Amino acid sequence: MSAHVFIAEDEASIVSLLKYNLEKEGYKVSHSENGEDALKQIKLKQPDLILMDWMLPELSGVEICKNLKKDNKFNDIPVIMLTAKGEEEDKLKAFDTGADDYVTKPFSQKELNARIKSLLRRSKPQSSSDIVEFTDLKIDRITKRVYRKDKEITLGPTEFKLLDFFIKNPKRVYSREQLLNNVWGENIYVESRTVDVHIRRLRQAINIQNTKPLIRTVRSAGYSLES
Amino acid sequence: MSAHVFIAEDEASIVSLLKYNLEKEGYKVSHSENGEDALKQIKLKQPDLILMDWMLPELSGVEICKNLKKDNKFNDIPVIMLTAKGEEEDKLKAFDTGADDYVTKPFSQKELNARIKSLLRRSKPQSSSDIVEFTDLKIDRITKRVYRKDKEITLGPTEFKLLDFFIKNPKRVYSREQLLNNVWGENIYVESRTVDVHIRRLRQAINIQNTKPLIRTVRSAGYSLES
DNA sequence: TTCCTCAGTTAACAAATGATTAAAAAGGGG
DNA sequence: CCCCTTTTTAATCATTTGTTAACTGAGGAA
Repeated sequence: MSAHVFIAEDEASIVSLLKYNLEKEGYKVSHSENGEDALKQIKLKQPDLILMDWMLPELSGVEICKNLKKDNKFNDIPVIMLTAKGEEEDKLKAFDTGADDYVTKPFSQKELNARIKSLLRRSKPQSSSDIVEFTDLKIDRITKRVYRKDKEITLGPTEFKLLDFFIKNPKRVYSREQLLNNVWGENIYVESRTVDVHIRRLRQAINIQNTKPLIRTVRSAGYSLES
Repeated sequence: MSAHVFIAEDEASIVSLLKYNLEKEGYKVSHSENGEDALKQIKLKQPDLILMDWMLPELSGVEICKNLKKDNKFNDIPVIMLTAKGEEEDKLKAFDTGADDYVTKPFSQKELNARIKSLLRRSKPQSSSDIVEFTDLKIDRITKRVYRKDKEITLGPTEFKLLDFFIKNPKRVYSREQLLNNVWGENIYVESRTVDVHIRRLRQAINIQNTKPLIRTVRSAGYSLES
């Protein structure tokens, strides 16, 4: 099953170049040349990855990106920003809007392919199963709900992502570093102590009085989800 | 250590035939003849592979399979569906529920054995090299747990690293110097007596009353891990 | 064999490291 | 601008670590 790449770009020459190359790589490709339409199409088609021009008529790439990242249903579609400007400032702004990667025009097709591959690899396993259970924990990725012993639990977005990550590899110990990379994202810097705080909140939320706590602390190593 | 095969099947004649053959192959075998009980037992015993009848009283094989595949804790136990019907449609349905293989009754024991072997081989390596064993010691680098005779032992970080290092080359004698370099790090200075202290703590943790101690002192040379 | 010496063992403790927690500050969105 | 979530900060708590010093026991010399 090949991945579906969506291109939001108004320069026809670039579109055809990209399309040609991506189809040769075996991806299903569709595109749109104006921002408003792009957003509509993306929500309709739910592609596996988006290549987005920084500047677009009607609705800028930045706007689309922000819009997508706000919506739970689309916020884990990886977005690669394409831009003509190579300035550091824009790069930061791009990441800031939630873009997952950033490529400046003119770009090498080879590099772009590599980045696409890497992002797809990273996001694939997320689509493994929509409902995952581990002992008496159940998490529904579609409705973004979590249950413990069939009772619903409310979690903040970060706690949800954290638990979602833990549940993919229960019992495995992750360092704060690894958690930051996988839950927060590769190019985001926050204090590693922040992880502790979220671990605490997650613990508080999923724990049941007089029961063995589900999250284990491994001193000088990290945390893990235990049964 | 032999693999544990669980049989969920209500026809006694088939069960005894399977049991006889599988035990001859060296597997540990247990079984249940009704669906509800089977599910309970599987969750309890966590076998390495399941042979499951398509139709079962109480809870059908399909249901059990679906149930298991949803739960992270059990979803990589391979399941072989046993069925009387040889129709293609059922075969697809079986795979659809998450079964890993499919055998129609009557089946050749030889073929079944081959399939079991292949599935076990496939599921084993997932957890192999990150778990190291030496005699009755087992150390799991992923979950950061240590076991002696299948009983868990708690170690401090340094003791863990120390044991982890020893187990890479059992029976080899290391000087305090070497231990400091490899466990503590190249450019860290601590008294060499400190090694003794940690050796002691490690010994205390992993030793069993009235048993030959696992760590040998080699006077004026160092220490080694012995069987 | 006895005694002496030296290396290894052990226990106790102080210092350091790492985790938890609460509370304040900083963002972000509606 | 207000509310909610995230992040930072700092105090506190718990565990681990390294050190010291007294103790023990093996092995060699007399």
